[in-house]
Amino acid sequence: MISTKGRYALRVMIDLAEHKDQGYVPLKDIAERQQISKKYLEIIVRDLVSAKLITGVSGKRGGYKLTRDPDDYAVGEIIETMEGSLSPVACLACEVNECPRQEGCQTLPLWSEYDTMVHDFFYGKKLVDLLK
Amino acid sequence: MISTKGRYALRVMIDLAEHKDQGYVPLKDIAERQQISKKYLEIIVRDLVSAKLITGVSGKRGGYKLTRDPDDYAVGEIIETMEGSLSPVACLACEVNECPRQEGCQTLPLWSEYDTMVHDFFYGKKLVDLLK
DNA sequence: TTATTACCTATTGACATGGTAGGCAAATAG
DNA sequence: CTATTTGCCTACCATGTCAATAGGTAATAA
Repeated sequence: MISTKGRYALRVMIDLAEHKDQGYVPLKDIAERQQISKKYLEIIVRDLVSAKLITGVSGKRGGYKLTRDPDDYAVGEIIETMEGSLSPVACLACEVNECPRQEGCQTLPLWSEYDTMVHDFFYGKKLVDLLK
Repeated sequence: MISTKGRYALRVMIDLAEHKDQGYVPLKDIAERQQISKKYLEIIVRDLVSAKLITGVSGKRGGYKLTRDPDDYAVGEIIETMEGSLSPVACLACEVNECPRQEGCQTLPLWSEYDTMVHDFFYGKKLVDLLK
């Protein structure tokens, strides 16, 4: 299951993409439009900022904006930023599979195939594809 | 992420499929072969039994066995039995989507497409496909 | 009748989820 | 220079899930 963090983050990114002509967009506006608690969104945008997907500026006329063009964001990288990893099983989430059962594991091929499918799906979708 | 319950359940089902000629298979044997705590497996097989995917018989020469042929189980139904739902987001997990934002939700089509893809993947795979 | 096996209830510690609360720091409009 | 706006930071909390463990009772066959 994709948690609220991942889903809200995607909605924030869409909102920023739709208002990218308006300079820095205050979180208050996003929270109101998206009907999400501003306090909770603070946690989410903090992660988006530290992943350099967006930038923030304090003070009057401050807010957030995208660091790239909307067609330059894969949906997968936004979700992975929030959820940690798209992998369906722990043994595929790390770089190296350390599972002692991996040779002869009868379920590993299934998880690998699934992993690839999910990865390709979310990295094939771009932020710009979600704009109306 | 697929939890250990779903993954272990799949391995139990595979184990039962591979030993389906030996009548009822005791959980002790499965636990030893699969290197999983028997106590923990008890929780898992209980769910499999109540979903009627397997049956159990007590006493000497008792154990568990499949209720159908291995080509008659979709991997998806095994996982869904343990995990509850394969749906990526809460609003798609129930029969009726009750989300007030669903009209005009810009992310819903993405989740729907993903949901369908995952569902088709896991229901396309059969238990027999996982046997060596 | 005894060993074997399933089946039942309860408990645990660790962690994740989905938030809330309050205050400090930076920047700018006036 | 000051007031206001806005981001940013730390801490806290209630609830639930995960991954087990523990100890017992009931059924069954040799």
